[in-house]
Amino acid sequence: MIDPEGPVPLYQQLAAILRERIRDGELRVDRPIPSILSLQQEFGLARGTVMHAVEVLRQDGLVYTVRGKGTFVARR
Amino acid sequence: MIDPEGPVPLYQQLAAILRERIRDGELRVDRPIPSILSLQQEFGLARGTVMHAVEVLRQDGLVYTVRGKGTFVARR
DNA sequence: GCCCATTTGTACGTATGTATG
DNA sequence: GCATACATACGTACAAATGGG
Repeated sequence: MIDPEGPVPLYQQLAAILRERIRDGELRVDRPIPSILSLQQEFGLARGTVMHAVEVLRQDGLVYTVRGKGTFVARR
Repeated sequence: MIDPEGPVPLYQQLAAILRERIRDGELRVDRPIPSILSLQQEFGLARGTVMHAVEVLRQDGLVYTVRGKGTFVARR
């Protein structure tokens, strides 16, 4: 999971975990990834930290976000 | 009323106000408390902040919510 | 059954303040 | 000073349930 003691920033650790889940097909194209709130609860992180991780994935083109609906795995 | 400058979070201040109104019988059992929108307007708060306050009361067992209808004072 | 207003629920975007290293 | 992280707060948008006409 996530190691709060380690040297890697938490938002980067979370981004890496989500990247894996996408690569492994656990999160599928055009299907939503878990919401900010549920990720927040699942990993015990603050909202801003989760947002930060999702922003990273968005900049990587791995996901796209529809406001008011959710964040989805991008086709590529 | 509510003190935006004070150290107490706004949602906690609002929760305290509603708790008083219930305790004082101003809001009665099985009668609805004001809607999110009207509380929002009455206190000049954002929707999320009001929702947060109501969640607190719900967890305290002071109110129960029926989606699409409203939030009501619990019997106890 | 259908539209519409009201109300709650969920979700994202952004901003600010505080604390830590 | 800066990056990271948390908590709070505002604003907006979409979804679901209720009830009236």
